[in-house]
Amino acid sequence: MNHAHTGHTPLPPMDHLEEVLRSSITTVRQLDPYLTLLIVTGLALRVPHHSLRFPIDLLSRSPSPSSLHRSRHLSLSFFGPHLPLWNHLIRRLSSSPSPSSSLHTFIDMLRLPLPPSPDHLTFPFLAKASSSFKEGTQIHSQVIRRGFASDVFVFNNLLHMYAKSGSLDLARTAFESTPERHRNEVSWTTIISAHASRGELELARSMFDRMPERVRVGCPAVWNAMISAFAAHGLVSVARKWFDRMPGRNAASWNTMISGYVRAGDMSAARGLFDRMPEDERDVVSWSAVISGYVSLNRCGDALELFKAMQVKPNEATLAVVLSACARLAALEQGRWVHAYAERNGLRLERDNLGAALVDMYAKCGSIESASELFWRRHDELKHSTSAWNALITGLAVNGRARESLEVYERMRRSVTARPDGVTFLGALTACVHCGLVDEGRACFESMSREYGIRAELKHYGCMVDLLGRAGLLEEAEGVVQSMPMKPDMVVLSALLGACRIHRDVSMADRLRTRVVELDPHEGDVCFLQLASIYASAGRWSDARALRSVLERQSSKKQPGFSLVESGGVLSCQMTV
DNA sequence: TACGTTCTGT
Repeated sequence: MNHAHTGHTPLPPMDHLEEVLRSSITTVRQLDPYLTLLIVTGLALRVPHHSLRFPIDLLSRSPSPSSLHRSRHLSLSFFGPHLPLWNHLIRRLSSSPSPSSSLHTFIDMLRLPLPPSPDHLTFPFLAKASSSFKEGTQIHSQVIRRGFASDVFVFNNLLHMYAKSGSLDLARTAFESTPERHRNEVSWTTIISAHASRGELELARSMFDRMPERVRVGCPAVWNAMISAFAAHGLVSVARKWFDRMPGRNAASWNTMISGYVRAGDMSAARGLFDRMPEDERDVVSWSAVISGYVSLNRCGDALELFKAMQVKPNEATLAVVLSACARLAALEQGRWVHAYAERNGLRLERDNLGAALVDMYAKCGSIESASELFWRRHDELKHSTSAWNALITGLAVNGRARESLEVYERMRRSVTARPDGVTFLGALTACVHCGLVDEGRACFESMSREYGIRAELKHYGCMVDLLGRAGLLEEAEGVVQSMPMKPDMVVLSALLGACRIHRDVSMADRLRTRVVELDPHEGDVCFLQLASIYASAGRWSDARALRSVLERQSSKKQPGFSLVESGGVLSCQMTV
């Protein structure tokens, strides 16, 4: 059969349809002609049911309303009473960008003229899709009405659903009113870890003690949950006792304990445990945990060294941490290597902020060109990532390309794929400060709360004060300080004092003095010096002297400190008092 | 015709 003259895509043999589709189609757009063909010819009614699973898989990965509409059309027209297909769609939607459409699909199914009966596979997916208390109780009542309350898989998913939506009391009521023969180790782990991770350690502990022997010795997950919770609440030594006592330690147990030490900032204990961990059990999580521990203590060299010695394949999360080490060390070559590795191994830029970490690394290493090039070249993957946008906006702002930074910021505002957050506005405000763009800065600051409902933080106020002060708008800058809901810090006050000095506004400096006094002594010193210099240049010598003597008295009580100073590639040691 | 839940890292 020759379709060329009609302009139709030739249809593959029916029994190979799914195979052909899966191997040749990767985007929703490519799917369109096949979908149209299936629908308008009614062929969808004649193909084997499982052939409809592929279009569903593809459509449910896309968040667009038209994709949802298409999958709804497919299901309502062609699924009929075939439960496996409905379950498949409900499952895919439950972990899609729009989980609520999973519940809508369930309702669609029940409203069919001859509706299939939901089964033990339907409800776990619905529970996973549910996000609110109200939806949750509705699903629960359906479960009871249809007789699945004693199915342990369904039950566990209901527990998880309640715990996730914050209704821990309901989860616990359901748990306690269910006989032990309808519960298993997953039920125990779910309920105990939900309480433990909320800090209800006593309650978690008492439930742990009530567990049947078979769960206590046979389920490391429940031990791991307790260990994790102890460590998260500052009880790392208690966590360690449990770790030492537990039977059947698995990789997750070691990883939990290692991250417990990392969280407590105890890298020598973390590294010690990592070294003691059986080598063949060390997985990507173990390695990443220690590497990220080094980075969090700013021991970036150690982080990179361990990364080089890594014995398992790194994933997106690992590389994101390693890239932040590269950024801090300005290690561009290493960063490029990581980038190449990620490309070579098909790692996903949209996962675990890997894309944002790459953009940030390039920007912090001064290679803003590469940052920008990467962001736009991989825009399809990165346009959903607020932190990737932020990395570019901030990177451009601090690399002297403020105009471009603001263009990207405007473009992000117009985009429907990502929503600006506090960091976005900080980046845009930084750009405004660099360029002295007062009107743009005001508009930016204003729209942050008005359009996006984001509360300004200290740093945003700091930018505004800096921007206005440099432009000589001292009154307005002082107004910002007065309107701040929090106490101004050294950065804010010294920005304004700097402006006072340049514009010789001694009376404003006088007014700010009471604020400077409220600062911590260490931070206050900087501002006192600025004040003294303002008084001196205004000829108020006695005021200047008085301030300096206050400073000297304070500093005589302090221990001398040392700092390393790099100059011309040579490190020297400087004493500071 | 299908098939799943809990604990560990960023």
